[in-house]
Amino acid sequence: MPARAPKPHAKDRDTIWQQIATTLRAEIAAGTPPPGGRLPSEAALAARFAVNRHTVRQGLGALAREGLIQIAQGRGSFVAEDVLDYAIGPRTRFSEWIRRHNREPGGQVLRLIEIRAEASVARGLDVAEGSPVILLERLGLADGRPVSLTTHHFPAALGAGLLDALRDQPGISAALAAIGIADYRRQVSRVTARPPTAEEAALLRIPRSRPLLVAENVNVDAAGRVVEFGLARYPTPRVQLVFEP
Amino acid sequence: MPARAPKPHAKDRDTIWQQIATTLRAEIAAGTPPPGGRLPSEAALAARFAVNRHTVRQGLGALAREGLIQIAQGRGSFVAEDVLDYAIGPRTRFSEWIRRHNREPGGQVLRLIEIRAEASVARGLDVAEGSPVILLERLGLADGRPVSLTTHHFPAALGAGLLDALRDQPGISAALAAIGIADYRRQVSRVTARPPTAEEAALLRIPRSRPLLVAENVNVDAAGRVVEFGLARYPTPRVQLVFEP
DNA sequence: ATGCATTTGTTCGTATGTATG
DNA sequence: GCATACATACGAACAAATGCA
Repeated sequence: MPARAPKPHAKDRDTIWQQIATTLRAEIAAGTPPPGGRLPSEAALAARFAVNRHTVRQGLGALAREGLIQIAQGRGSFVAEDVLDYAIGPRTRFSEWIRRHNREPGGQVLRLIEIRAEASVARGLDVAEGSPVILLERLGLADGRPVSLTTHHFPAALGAGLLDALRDQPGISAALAAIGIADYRRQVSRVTARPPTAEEAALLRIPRSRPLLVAENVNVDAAGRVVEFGLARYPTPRVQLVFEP
Repeated sequence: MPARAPKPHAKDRDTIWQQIATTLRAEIAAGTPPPGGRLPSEAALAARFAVNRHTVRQGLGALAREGLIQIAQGRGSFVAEDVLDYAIGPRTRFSEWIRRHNREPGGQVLRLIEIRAEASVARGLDVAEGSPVILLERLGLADGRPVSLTTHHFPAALGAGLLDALRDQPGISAALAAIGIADYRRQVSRVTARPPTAEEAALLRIPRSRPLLVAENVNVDAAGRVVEFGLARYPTPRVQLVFEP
């Protein structure tokens, strides 16, 4: 005989595992644990709700099928990240992207200097190796959380005041407009993924186990001249790239 | 005075390090080591060619400047991956993609069954949860090397003979054509990246440290009806996604 | 490299309430 | 009332994956 008779479930009420799912759903919606955070172990939840571990698993399984959490053997259950969709279009601008998600755009300039083009940059910008280029490195924020780490290269030949414009203007579009480039568009993006360096992981606030999405972009002006060649790094799975051909 | 006088090299012949570079270049072209593979250590190469390690380093440096190999301190030298550019367009087809790179397309079906749609699939296919869907899992090969692992979902309601068509026809386009869907196009792709599972790493023959590019695709027919919802996984850095808006 | 602790995944068995015929 | 099938719930044990010292 078992130590305690199993509680029957009334037919007009939710089952125990449904109640557990409802409770956890509400708590996750309230932010505990936050997106990306870990739920207590199944054993801990079983103790908290005073039920068998199987019953907890039923509830967690429901949340996982809904996509609200992800369960990983040996690691635990994790609240799904709230994904920022980055639409790769010919005219995507950082601040517009963030605002479209009802987040507060922000950013900080990490580096802004003039250097000589090395081989890969020269090829991307279609200028001679060793030509003067302006390098801008920037950390993009949405609601204060890092969502992008971008390195931009501009040919210094674009205009004498570019370095100053980039320093004074809040965004790249504004800086280019200030030196007379009213419009530009994305010509091509090459996307791959790799583990972050220690520095990248620290700046983007992700564990080193999460890969980065890496996009190599070429932007051209109305005349087809290359005005920017850049490397954008996005933390996964916080950011997702979306292409609508 | 040195123990042994340095051998002069005849001016009309390659230097020793150039000969070494030439030898290694030929061997790499022949596939040993294969792309992504590790070359013997500098010490081992020095022993093999009966030269000083510095001489080997000269040769390896030349190959690295060519981009044929990558040298990583403390790890070794590795043959560069031959990157396959996957152009994400509205009508990209697997076999065309591979052939455009002058590779031999191939593939093997891992699974082909009818199941019930779970939440995420139902959302992607725009059908009710639990609806019958056909699942096709396929490993894509280029010259016998794995380049993609794709899971396709088709609404069973598309046509009664779809399962048989997918079994009998060599490709997806052909199977869809066989049940009367002459044309379809990619409506949207959502791209992210994550570490591979043990199974994915084994199938795609990559170490678990290399992330996968993961693309979620929705394909629609001429009338805008969703005919396929799929998840494509590509090994990095063997495959790169290219978008030309 | 190895073992250990933690956590999820799976499979036994047992018991009870609900629905069906 | 009874037999049956099914979902729910509990208990125990072991397997498999992961992270860490």
